[in-house]
Amino acid sequence: MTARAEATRERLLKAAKQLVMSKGFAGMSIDDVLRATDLTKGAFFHHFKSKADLADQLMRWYAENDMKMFRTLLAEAEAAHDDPLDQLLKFLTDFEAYLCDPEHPPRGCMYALYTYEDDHFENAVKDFVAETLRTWTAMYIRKFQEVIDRHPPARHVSAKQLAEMFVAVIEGGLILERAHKNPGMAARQSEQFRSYLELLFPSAPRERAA
Amino acid sequence: MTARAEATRERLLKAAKQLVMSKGFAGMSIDDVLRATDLTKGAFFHHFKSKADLADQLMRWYAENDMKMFRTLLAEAEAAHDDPLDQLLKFLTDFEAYLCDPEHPPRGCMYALYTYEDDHFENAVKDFVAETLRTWTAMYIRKFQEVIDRHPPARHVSAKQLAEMFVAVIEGGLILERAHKNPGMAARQSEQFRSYLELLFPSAPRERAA
DNA sequence: CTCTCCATACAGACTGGTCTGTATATACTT
DNA sequence: AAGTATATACAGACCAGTCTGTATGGAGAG
Repeated sequence: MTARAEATRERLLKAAKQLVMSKGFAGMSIDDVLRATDLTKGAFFHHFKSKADLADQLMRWYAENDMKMFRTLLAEAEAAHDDPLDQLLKFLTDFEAYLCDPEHPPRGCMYALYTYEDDHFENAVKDFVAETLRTWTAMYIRKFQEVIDRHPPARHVSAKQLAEMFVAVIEGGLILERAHKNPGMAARQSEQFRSYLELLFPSAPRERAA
Repeated sequence: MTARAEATRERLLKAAKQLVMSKGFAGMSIDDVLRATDLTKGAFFHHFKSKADLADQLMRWYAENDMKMFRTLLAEAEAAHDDPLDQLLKFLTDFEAYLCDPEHPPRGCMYALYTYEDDHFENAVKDFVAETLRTWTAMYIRKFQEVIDRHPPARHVSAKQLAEMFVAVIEGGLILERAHKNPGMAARQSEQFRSYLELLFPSAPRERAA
């Protein structure tokens, strides 16, 4: 694949992402994507062998970018602090900043979207979404476990519960954000979640207050 | 509208609800609904003047049933306890039971679904969804305010924040539930939220422990 | 009580248009 | 020249919505 072809593929994927986020996958037609990119059927079917294939590739592409971003945020947080709780709280605040950044306006989560259109996707795609969410969650579980090991929680709680709650809170926040056309609601949910963590782990070091 | 006609209308709405929940609105065709109900175009267009009209009526019908359920749960909780926190906790546990009830299998929330298909709906419908969510949230805000007034929270928090967090947690839980095909994840989120509440309001009466 | 008449409720063929996907031609690159 | 990348034209399925027609139930007249 030449550089030009790769660029075309990206253009198609980017446009598809935007459209999917606002109309859903079934609601988006291939022609919509072509209109948005000023390309034609030939280009599309050269890169994707069907609309279902687009669904698949789009999700993989999205997940890859998404995951990269999260890993970066986490790595930065780990570099900045020693204590896992400090790391986590920095990660959360950085993530909140990202959520509020007007640079990234297609607010919403494509996993959630695919999940709500279920029947239209092949099992491979659905499994991939589930798998990705699992990986995502696992990342948080590891970190929460470190926190729990270091700081006795004020109330019995498992790393898995906390990890899942964080994912849920963000997904839910994004829905509220969309429904109310009120950017920032997802970030507020993350804040609220931090509040919960601070109650759970009162013995944490004060370094992060600085 | 005769009783028979009303029954037909309900049949159409029920089938549409099921289908929408599994394929999304754009992904569902009118013919899908007709196949599911063994009715015909004539019947459909007698009751709905267009597919958009179905979207509208379906949402209103759904919201009505939904709201009725929540109001009932809340009323029961208020009848069972004097303390607002006890009422709230009972409401949450009852709601968790409902979420786990295999009788109600179309897991998911239609507000979330509509939200993620945005562009396909008229403003009237979108506004209605936002309005309904607002009403829903307002119900919780009132109750949380009573709790805060009675029990000093361990950490500053507003009733609105808590209400929105609950809605977010449930919406997010439903997404996880769908993605992982794991019923019960939404209920577990509600549990986790209760855990937060119990940390927030440690001075609560012990009545609820009984 | 019963016959007539009409509104309501539904059936199902049909239309115009949109959708995905294919076939083929053309341009670019090396 | 050869393979890759994109354009264009088109086939055929499907979809929302329309139109004409039919069954049914109830109100009013006799």
